[in-house]
Amino acid sequence: MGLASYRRSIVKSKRAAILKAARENFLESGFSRVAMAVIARDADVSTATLYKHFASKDELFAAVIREAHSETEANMHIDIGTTPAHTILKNITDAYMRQQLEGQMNSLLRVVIAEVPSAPQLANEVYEKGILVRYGQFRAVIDSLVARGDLKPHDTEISSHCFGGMVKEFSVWPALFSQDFSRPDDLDDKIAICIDSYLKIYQAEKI
Amino acid sequence: MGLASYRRSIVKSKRAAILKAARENFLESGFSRVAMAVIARDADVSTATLYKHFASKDELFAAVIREAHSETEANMHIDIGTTPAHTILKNITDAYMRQQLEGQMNSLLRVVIAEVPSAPQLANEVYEKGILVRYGQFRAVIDSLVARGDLKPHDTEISSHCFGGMVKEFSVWPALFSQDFSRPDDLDDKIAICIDSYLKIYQAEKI
Amino acid sequence: MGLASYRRSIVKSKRAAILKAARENFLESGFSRVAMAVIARDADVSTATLYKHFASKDELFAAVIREAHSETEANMHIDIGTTPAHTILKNITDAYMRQQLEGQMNSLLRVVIAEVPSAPQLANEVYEKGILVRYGQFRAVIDSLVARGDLKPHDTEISSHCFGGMVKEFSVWPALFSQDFSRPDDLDDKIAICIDSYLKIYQAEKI
Amino acid sequence: MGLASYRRSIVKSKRAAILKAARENFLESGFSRVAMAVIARDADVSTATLYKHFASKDELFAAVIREAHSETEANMHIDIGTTPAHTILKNITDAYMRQQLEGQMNSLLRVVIAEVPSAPQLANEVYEKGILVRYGQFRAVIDSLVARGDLKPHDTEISSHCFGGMVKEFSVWPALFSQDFSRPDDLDDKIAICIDSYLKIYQAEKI
DNA sequence: CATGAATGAGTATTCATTCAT
DNA sequence: AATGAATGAATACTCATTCAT
Repeated sequence: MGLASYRRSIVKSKRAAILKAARENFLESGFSRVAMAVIARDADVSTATLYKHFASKDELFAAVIREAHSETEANMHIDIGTTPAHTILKNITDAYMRQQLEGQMNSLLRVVIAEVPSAPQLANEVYEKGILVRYGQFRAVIDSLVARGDLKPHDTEISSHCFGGMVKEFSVWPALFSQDFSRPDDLDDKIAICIDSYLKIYQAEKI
Repeated sequence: MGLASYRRSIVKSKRAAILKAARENFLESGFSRVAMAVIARDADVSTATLYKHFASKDELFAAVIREAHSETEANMHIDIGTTPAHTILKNITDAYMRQQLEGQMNSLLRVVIAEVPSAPQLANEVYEKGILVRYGQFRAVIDSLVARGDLKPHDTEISSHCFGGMVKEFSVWPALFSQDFSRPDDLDDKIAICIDSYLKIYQAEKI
Repeated sequence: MGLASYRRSIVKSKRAAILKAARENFLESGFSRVAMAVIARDADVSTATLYKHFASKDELFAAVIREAHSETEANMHIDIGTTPAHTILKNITDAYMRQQLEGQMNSLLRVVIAEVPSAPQLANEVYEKGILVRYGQFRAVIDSLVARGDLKPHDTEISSHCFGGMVKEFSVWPALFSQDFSRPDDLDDKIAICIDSYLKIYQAEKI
Repeated sequence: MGLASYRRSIVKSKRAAILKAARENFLESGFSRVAMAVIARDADVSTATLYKHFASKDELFAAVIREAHSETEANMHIDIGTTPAHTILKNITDAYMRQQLEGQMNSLLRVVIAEVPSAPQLANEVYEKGILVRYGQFRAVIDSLVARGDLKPHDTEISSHCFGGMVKEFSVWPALFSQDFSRPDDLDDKIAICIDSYLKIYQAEKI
């Protein structure tokens, strides 16, 4: 039993090493330019072992993407409490920025987009279960603000996307076209303008 | 003389056939999954001829991208005249939509993004000379509207990007994750909301 | 342990088979006219395996040349004892002849010379570490003969080359221009004349 | 008629240009690494014209080699007069050196040797009609010296080769292994030693 | 269970030679 | 007679995947 669990932990750590090596390589070079042998070497396992864990390169890729997304799905259970709308929007946007820019989400998105022709269902999954789900969580927050009377009643499905579109324009879009994109100095200013704009449109009229 | 010009015309048509075949294949399958031999076959030339026209696969790719972009660069010299701001924004956005959705710009962007790790300068070129230039043209229109007094004076550099971000959220962003994305039925409604939002923020106060 | 050593032996034998096939083909047809696929087939391995062993055609070529040269480097540690000068020269020359004519050194030299424009450093290596080193060994023998009083003191650096030049004139030079060159019937007579000539020039005067 | 001869001269000059371009390229890079298209470009003709003049790359190569050799065949009609043997040997050797080192005979030999497997008859021709014929001319001179009583009667067939072997050892042999070989500073000293050695062996005894 | 050697099916690119004009 | 565009066959090299040990 001790032996069995020791073995299981070895297996798990190999799996983790493979995923890490694969992720790093995919992020660096994209899917097709990375050889399985390189991933195996970087993970310090044989190619045969690699194939024991992941039946194909495609599956390994999917696992990398799913793992990356699952890491970031959990952490958005916001209780709006009595925090002012402006602060809430700022906090949510800041959390998102951290994830996109410090985590390698932008690069990951690029890789997923690159593989749309060969792994359409995976890209779809990322979009639906990653991006849209996040929008759903954000929308829930907006709905709460409406309920609290901070914002006018309106189509929050659309307005959340409008807000997201503005924010991504400055933080994600340019990153798709350059591996070296890093947080611009004036990003906070731009974010502030996005938030102000949003509030200007949707803030409830003060009586 | 007749010979020379005859030859030139043949050469031109072959070049065009190659570009067309390459474009179709790249759009369909991405860069690395397309073999030069397939492009040659589709263009009805030998691989050797293909290489006479384009010295490498990379160069062919760059030519495809540049040609696609050059097709769309010319057509945005708008005289705002006395057209109302709302109509102008609608017209510009409609033109953009046609290009992105009917032309295959969205798919092309996907392919360019896919090649960021191996052709960073090309992606950069597309971003700077394609996307940013277009934003510049749009911004010029906005500036005119400000000058005309329709819009409040404001930082149009940022506001044009905010508008673009909102619009792309509904028309470009989802297309990056799916080859089959087609114009949603309610796209016009969403665009209308984007325009209204924009005007709500920046429209000059009526006296 | 058994596995590892088993594998090592397999690998060694494959490597040897590849080198043999490569050598035969290069000797037969020269470097550029031999396809890696042919070598692989002759060695009974796939091209991929071939490339596991030798990273490029150039490296394979270099390995073939180096192996051939290393085979012949060891065997020239002559103790002159009291053997007469004439016999010593005869023995050395005979050994050299065997190597050049029975081994395929002449053909190998041809191939190396052919690749001077594309592998200058390899040709240089063959010249400096193969040919010149051999001359050095020969010269050491000559020096001993001088020390022993059999030969006059003289510039043995040059005289050894003069002797070598004469001998090669009959045994190497014609072989460079014909793949079918084989030991001429009267070679021994010619060699004898070379030796006599050499001794006539440098033999110490009898008192 | 004037037109016809004009045309013929054009044709001739094109032929010459092709031969020149081919020669330069072959000398620089060897046979197989030179593309016919490059030769055509360097000669300022189309590939089709090139093929009008030379039916194949092999034939062009043969023509280059033959032309180079024919250039050097003519000029060795030496009247020994009363010139001393030593001077005669020096003059002949000097002429040979000029040809090998200043002309590009050494490089040409290398290229011919490289093509032995694919053009054996050409290499044979070079050896028999180039090298051996030259030895024959040299031998005739030696025979005259014997007849004049300067040298002992002996097998001049062999002795001429012995002399040639010594001389080539210092001037041709190293050049086969390096494209950059240039006349060594002490070449004249070495040649002098070769001549002295030769005379020491074969000079007639003074009475 | 883990290994790493082995492979077959590709891939981009080149080049001697031909042919329509 | 001259062109230069066109080609088919070849070539070095790669990689996802399998398998004997």
